[in-house]
Amino acid sequence: MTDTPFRSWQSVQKEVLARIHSRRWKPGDLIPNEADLAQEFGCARATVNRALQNLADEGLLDRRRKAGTRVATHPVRKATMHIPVIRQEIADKGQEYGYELIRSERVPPPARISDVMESGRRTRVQHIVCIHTADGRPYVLEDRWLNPKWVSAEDMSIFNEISPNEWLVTHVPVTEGEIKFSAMSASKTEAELLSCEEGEALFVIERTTRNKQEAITSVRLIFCRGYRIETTI
Amino acid sequence: MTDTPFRSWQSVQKEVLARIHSRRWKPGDLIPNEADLAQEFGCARATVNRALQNLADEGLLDRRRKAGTRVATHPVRKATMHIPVIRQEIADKGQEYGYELIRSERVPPPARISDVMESGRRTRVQHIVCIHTADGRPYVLEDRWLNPKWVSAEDMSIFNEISPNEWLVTHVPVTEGEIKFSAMSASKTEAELLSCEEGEALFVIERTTRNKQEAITSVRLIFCRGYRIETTI
DNA sequence: CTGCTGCATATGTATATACATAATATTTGG
DNA sequence: CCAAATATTATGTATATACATATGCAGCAG
Repeated sequence: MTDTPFRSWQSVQKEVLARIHSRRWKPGDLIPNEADLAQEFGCARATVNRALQNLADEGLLDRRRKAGTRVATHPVRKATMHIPVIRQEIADKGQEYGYELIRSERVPPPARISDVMESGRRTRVQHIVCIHTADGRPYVLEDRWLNPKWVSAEDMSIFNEISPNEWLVTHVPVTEGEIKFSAMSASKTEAELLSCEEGEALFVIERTTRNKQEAITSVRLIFCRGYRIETTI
Repeated sequence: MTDTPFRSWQSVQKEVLARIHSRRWKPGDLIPNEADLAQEFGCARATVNRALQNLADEGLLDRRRKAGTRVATHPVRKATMHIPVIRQEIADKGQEYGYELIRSERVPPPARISDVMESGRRTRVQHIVCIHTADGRPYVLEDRWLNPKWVSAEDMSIFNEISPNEWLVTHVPVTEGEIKFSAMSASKTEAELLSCEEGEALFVIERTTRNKQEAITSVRLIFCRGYRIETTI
């Protein structure tokens, strides 16, 4: 029993975590209800609620009304990945960021793109290819399809100077989207642009963003060899 | 102006999101303070606080005491990925899960492992290789190093039946760890075990879990070709 | 024995109030 | 005029209270 009262929801959370880690409360176990814990910890139920709710958000607890709160049986289900803002990621490593526009043209999209854009295959879509470098070395190849409805022809010229990603975040509203992580073998052109061997395994992030169902842009980021993304749990 | 009062923090959050998406509040903009919003929405400040705090957690708002709340300039910074519990992931797709232990032996670890385990290179570590199948086809190759301190010799025999992952989550306390996503080319043995071509690009998840600094296990999951992990934002 | 109904209970949330904390803005002392 | 002390302000959090909502479970009707 703890006789010192817990003054903050963080301290309550810490104590709950300690009990899980010490296996006093094991995966699958039902833990005492909020009211009891509040009494034991000498704080208000709202404080316990805040602590437990937060742990549930992180996937460490499972909570259901009436059924109570249980220690999650599969605690490591979620991981919050920080999607890199490329310029910043490179700057953070103390390297010099560089950007080069390789191609920008309005062309009929491949099926893969017209499907997500929900535009016919005849409607031309802006296709932009550019590369981000770190200390002059290729870092990531950006292959982007952009719905022209969201970017005027005049705006397009800005991509000679700044990357579409940076411009888009501050100029178009995004409501939803998907992100996919995968691996692919470098094609001949990709290998050339990223200065790696053809067929080499590269890490890929694909992202489609929409505004109320309508696709704004779909981008494939092909990273240089050895790139990886990581997080702590 | 809205005359209907907002009754829940979710509805407040929705309204705030709508204002961000409609660009009434643009990235970088300072939004009204909690007290003013509470009055406008006809609810308590605590309700507005809950809504805004939640949006800040998701990375859509930046909040600082005294300075106020701003719309984040780089809104898509975080993505919560659901790390698959393999058996379940396969079952969810309606496929039949299979498991096979390929190797389990206590051997001196390679440098890569003794480093994270912080055990000398002489201390033997349990090395387990196993494969998970979906409808009989190789799905993911699990290559795991396990600190013997956390698993007794008798326990090891259980891995003939169930995968180390499933056993560990319910039997060993985890306090922290890292997850890395990357890509690699299949080696000859990997290609054989996963029935793919040698050199093919495969998606890899590496995970090290610890209990108070001390490494419990370090695992590399090498997925079959074409595998990808995705999430919505 | 089966299926429906309703009660008990645990979490979910809204509210007013009060105070804590961080950080900017202002005033004051040198 | 600059720097240190102080006031102001926005968010952060704790509390008691009240009610909402989901749902497990017991008891009842068929």
